Amino acid sequence: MGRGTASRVLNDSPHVSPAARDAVLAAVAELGYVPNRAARSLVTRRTDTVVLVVSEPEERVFGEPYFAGIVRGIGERLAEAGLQLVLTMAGAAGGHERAAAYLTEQHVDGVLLLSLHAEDPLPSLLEARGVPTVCGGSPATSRPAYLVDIDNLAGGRSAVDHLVATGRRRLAVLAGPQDMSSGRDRLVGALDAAEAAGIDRAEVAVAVGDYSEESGRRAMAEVLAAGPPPDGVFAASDLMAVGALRVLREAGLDVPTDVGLVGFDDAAVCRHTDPELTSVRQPVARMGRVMVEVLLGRIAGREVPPDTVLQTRLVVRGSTAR
Amino acid sequence: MGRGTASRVLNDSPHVSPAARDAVLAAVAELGYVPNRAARSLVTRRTDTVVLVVSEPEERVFGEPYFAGIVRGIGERLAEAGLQLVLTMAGAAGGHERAAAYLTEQHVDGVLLLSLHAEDPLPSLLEARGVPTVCGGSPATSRPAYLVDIDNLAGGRSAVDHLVATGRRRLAVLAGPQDMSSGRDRLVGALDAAEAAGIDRAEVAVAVGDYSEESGRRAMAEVLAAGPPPDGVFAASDLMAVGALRVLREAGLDVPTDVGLVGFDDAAVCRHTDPELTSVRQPVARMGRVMVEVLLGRIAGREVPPDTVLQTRLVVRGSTAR
DNA sequence: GTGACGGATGGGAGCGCTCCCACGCTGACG
DNA sequence: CGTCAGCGTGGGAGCGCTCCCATCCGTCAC
Repeated sequence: MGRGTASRVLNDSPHVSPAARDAVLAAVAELGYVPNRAARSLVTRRTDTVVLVVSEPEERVFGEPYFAGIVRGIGERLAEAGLQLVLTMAGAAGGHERAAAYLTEQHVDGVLLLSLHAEDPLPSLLEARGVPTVCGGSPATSRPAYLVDIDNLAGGRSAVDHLVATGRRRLAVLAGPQDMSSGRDRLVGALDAAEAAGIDRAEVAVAVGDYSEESGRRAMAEVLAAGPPPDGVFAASDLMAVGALRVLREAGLDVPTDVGLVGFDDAAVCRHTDPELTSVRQPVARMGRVMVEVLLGRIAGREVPPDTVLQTRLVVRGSTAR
Repeated sequence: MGRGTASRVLNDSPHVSPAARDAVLAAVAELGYVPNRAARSLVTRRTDTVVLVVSEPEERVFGEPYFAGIVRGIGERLAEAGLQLVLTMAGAAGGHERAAAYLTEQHVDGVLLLSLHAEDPLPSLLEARGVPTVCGGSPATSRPAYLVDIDNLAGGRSAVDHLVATGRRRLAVLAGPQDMSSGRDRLVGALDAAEAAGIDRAEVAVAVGDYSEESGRRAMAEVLAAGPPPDGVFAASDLMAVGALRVLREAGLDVPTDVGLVGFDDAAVCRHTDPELTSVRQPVARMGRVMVEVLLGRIAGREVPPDTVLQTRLVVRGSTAR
């Protein structure tokens, strides 16, 4: 029995007689044979491996529910396709160089990029190297070639629309990082909605954070220190909203009576706060799946849509009750 | 210039003249040459890649601060050694089979196993295949060949010692999963300490959870439903303590006045609760580093200690104040 | 009975790299 | 001046696999 036949069986290609197939499988079982992936990759030029690069430090990645959702979606879809996921956190110093080196050494079929900040060299570097790449979310200043994102503009709008609809007029926005389109768009959407409701953009108090709970606390404190307390607050992430909730309470303001509070993500934490948190749900798991879908298309050389935008949905809970 | 010389330069082996080295490096820079890792692996039989398998679903891994700490330690130490980390979550259905297949296909130099439950076939399978493996924590029933763990027995003891020292006598333990040694030992340690303080083991209320916040709520509710409320509660994880805190408050019991509460992990969340949470600190990042250290030793064929036990330290905060 | 056809099979070639051997050159020593 | 040691270098061999071509055998039509 030649190597050719064995190879055919293991890659279940046609034109193999049942007898030969059985013989090969029996031999494989008996010898505990496991094909050498390096050798296979060397000739097929594929690795059946996809890497996810998150440009944040480990603490952030593991602390924020947003990432868990995305990774789940990615992992599920990749498993269906029979591919392995390599997770890399390139937040720390030197992480980027190491990631770039790894990625270009031709042992991944494609790359998923998450949480891109401004001036990240990775997308263009990878494109230049010919590694198929799909981004989840984009930096504020540039637009990656293949992008899956949620409609942050509409999400921000829906949050403020709701605050206004429940009678709030003195608004504050605790914005996310302004070097990411998600941070910027949520803010812009919120301001658009305020304006549409007849509120001057300049009258909306804005403080910038980085999506973390700690930054939410800081931003909320900043807003309270700067002027009269708002009666409606939109935080760009649930974690920031949780931080804000604490600061508001410490300042003697009741949520939702004195202040309506809206978060973003619709993470599990929303149901654990008191009151429960109204939030803009983003379909994180689906976003992960779609990213993989687009990437698989690119790897296969198929024509794929360069941009995919997923919609958000407002989930109303106690923190904005009237 | 022959391939041999080029190879020598790229692997910076000695016996290369400076002139040849410069020439090679110049050529590399000019051509944008990147060595093919598959080809290298094929001949060296090394991949410079280590995989971390966490036997939990994604949600858990990303939700629990414990994992973030371990991964940080692992990532740091691995980066120092110039190795890549592949993160695999094998919690979902079929995850184990896929992981096992991947791991045995000879593209990882070693495996780190985390959160092993009883009857996990992975450790013995990998040993049989000759893949160097190091476990972080062990299942309740078996003992992996190479193990890095924290002293859960002493940790559980220190928690109850402290409760007793602050005058609590009616104790409850919200235990972790009993198919893991960490869950079992923390409970046993706690009961040992109770007994040492003259409290009958049988009088300590015990409810079992799985380290999650939700399970902490359930376990606390179970204890409250079963008899008179305790005045001292030891939860096997901080997340469980947070859940318990909520249930205690809803039951009209004040922490720390009516009930003293101790968690385990000393996660960031301890400082975010009200009152702040007394907790048993476990050196998670260091545990990650040590796991890598042992694994690197095994990969290099060095003699390494089969067992390493790291000590815990009680951090006292408001939740046990008197 | 013979020729043509098609599916199954065996094996050569080669993927890109490292390993190692052999060779050439230089410098020191007899 | 010849010889030998030793560093640098070039290139053959081979890692384990897939691809593809040539071959073989069984089948069917004429």
